[in-house]
Amino acid sequence: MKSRLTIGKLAEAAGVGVETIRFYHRSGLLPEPERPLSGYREYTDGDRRRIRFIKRAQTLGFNLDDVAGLLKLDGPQMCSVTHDLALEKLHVVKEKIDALVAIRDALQQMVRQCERKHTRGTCPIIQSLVQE
Amino acid sequence: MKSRLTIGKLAEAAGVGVETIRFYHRSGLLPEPERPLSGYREYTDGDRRRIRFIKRAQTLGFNLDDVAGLLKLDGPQMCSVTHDLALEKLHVVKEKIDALVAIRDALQQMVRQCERKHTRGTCPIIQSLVQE
DNA sequence: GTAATCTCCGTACATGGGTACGGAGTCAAG
DNA sequence: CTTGACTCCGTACCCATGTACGGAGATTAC
Repeated sequence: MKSRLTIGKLAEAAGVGVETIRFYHRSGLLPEPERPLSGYREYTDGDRRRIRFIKRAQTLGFNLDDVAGLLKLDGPQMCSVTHDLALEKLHVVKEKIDALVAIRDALQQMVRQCERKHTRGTCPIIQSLVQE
Repeated sequence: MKSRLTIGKLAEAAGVGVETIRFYHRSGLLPEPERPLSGYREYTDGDRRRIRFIKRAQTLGFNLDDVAGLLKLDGPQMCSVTHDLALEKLHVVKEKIDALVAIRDALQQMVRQCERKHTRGTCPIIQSLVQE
């Protein structure tokens, strides 16, 4: 599907605002497309996929700098050249998971404690945050 | 321990910056203390514990608005509110973990693929993020 | 053909969570 | 008593990630 998109159509298709797309151009995350007629930017479905990628990666806790790095991992000669970068990303992801698992366990314990014995004057969750 | 603390001592004891404490005053997270002599604020250990509470809650994914809410809820009947808030955070954290685990696996697979063979083509994680 | 909508551009503003600045007053060590 | 460190205050600024504004020109729908 080689649909030609104006910026508004692209924004709608990708689920972002028009201004966000312009912002991504300014930030170098999305290349400026051709402007054949009238100076209006003309996008392709690849641009839509690129924006979806950015948004997906963002929900995983990558910031836009990270995303720029991930986007450079793509391309034909990724293997030996960017292998180290990929490993580094893997390490970052693992650390994020560890941190989140610790948070999850702490929250889970607090919630369970709260459910078992919430009879006394103060909430166990508050108590656990207050101690030390 | 009735130690009287100046703002600098409190900041050090609580592991934050002086400006952060003033910021918490402005934000209503920490009440203004007495100023008996010379106009300098005089803090107690309770203030230190309150700041530790804020910082600990932040690491669990609560933002300062959440924390303000938590600080107001210290009563038996309010425990359910706290509980619900914690449960909601727990849910968000679990979702983030699931997403990151998927990414970790994809990255791991990509790295292994890179190491096994000098393959070309687009990176699997890009593909997995881009799908749809 | 006219009106509504879209796009262009640069720039300014928004938000969360702080940080930094600067001049004046105060406290504590030597 | 002097010197240096601390505190006061208001205000401005920082970063990341967008959002909004506003006037001029292009396109599309009826």
